[in-house]
Amino acid sequence: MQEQRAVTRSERKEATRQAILDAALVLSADTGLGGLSLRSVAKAVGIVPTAFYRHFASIEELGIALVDEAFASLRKMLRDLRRDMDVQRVIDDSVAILARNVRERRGHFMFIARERVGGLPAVREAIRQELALFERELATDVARLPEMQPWTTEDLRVLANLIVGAMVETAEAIMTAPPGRPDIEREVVRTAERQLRMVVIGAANWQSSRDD
Amino acid sequence: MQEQRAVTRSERKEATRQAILDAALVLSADTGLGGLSLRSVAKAVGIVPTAFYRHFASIEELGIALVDEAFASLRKMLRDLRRDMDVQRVIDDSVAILARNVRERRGHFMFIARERVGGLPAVREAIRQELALFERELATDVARLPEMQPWTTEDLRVLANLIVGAMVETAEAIMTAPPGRPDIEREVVRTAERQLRMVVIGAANWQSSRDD
DNA sequence: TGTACATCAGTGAACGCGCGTTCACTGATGTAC
DNA sequence: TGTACATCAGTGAACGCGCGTTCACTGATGTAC
Repeated sequence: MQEQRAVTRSERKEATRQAILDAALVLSADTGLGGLSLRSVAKAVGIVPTAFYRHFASIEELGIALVDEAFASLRKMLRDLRRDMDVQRVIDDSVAILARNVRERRGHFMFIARERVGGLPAVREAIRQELALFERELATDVARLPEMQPWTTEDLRVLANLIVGAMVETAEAIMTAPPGRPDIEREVVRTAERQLRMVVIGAANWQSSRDD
Repeated sequence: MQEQRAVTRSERKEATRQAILDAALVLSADTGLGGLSLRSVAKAVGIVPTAFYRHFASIEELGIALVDEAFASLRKMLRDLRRDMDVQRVIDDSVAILARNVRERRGHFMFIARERVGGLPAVREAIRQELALFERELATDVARLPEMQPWTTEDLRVLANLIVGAMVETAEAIMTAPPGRPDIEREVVRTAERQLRMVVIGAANWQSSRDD
């Protein structure tokens, strides 16, 4: 019954690294990344505190790795959005996809929402850069729509910023709702849909060549 | 030259309490309220750590006092907004007043923005309640405008939520800009003005009696 | 106004605790021959 | 395939430090008479 377990050393190391990332995501929900101790992470993972240094030089470095991981989730979401792009149902679909992703990747979304404003400076900066990139990608997507042709690049940026802002707010509202209350989440989703409709109606009636 | 200093004990106590609040606002900018130590606050104020307990039972209680103080600032801002309400210039004026208040009360705005998402649960809850109240007040103000008469209460709430969200985003963007860079702040202000205009145009073309 | 006592904001010593970080180490896995 | 050595993920003891909290206290301010 002796089984040949072909688990290499580097595979084990990678597994431990991932366990550290997972534990940090869960534990930082209570305290924020800044309040997270290296020792508590090590304890949750089941390694001795000093072994942490084999994977990250500091909690801050771990935080930046978490930013990368979380934005991989967000990019996946953006791909879903692009694939399902249907001019008629774009709003309802977008909000539904957002809600689904927030539910599935709750930890990642909470991490970004929290550290975006309150995090360690280096982590905060990493998130800002990723969000700015995300916003530009959205602006590029929106720019492809035929009715957006007369818009200036600047106005597209402003619109994308407004939409991303509303989406961040919505994600935060969904996260704030207790997990076991689909009725509250549905209400948040309905609010977000109406808000996006207002914004889209505003955009449709917007003349890019204004006085300012 | 012996001067009669009519400083009562309770006045001295109040002065110390205020010094604690001021120091906490400054110190928490680095670490968040959760990362703030009672001892560092006491040190900054110039009292011994145990004297802290004469004023607050815990850092959390201090945080809730800071929420109260910060929202007193926000309410003052809302009064300014109401006084200057001019249908023509309402957008530019609103954004200008917001920008001025963020500059003058930077500490309070940063505190709220940070603790709203990442703070201690009790502090977070206090902020959510205040923001919800703030939103209802805005909805009431907007409801007074003649062109808003056909709107449902629900749609007014959704609109107020959208506007407050955009304002929170704008305040955060102004705070993020380095204090010595008025050009960046001006750019943020211009973006906010355009976004509010898009939202207002959307609202103007919105029919409250929709299918949903 | 003067005295005797009460109040209480702030003091200072002491405690046990979890923290990040150092260091020399162990022993399983990997590699060169 | 077998052996000898290198690598390196994880160990465990030790350190000095800042933390929140307790406790008995001090002495200026306040109050009752």
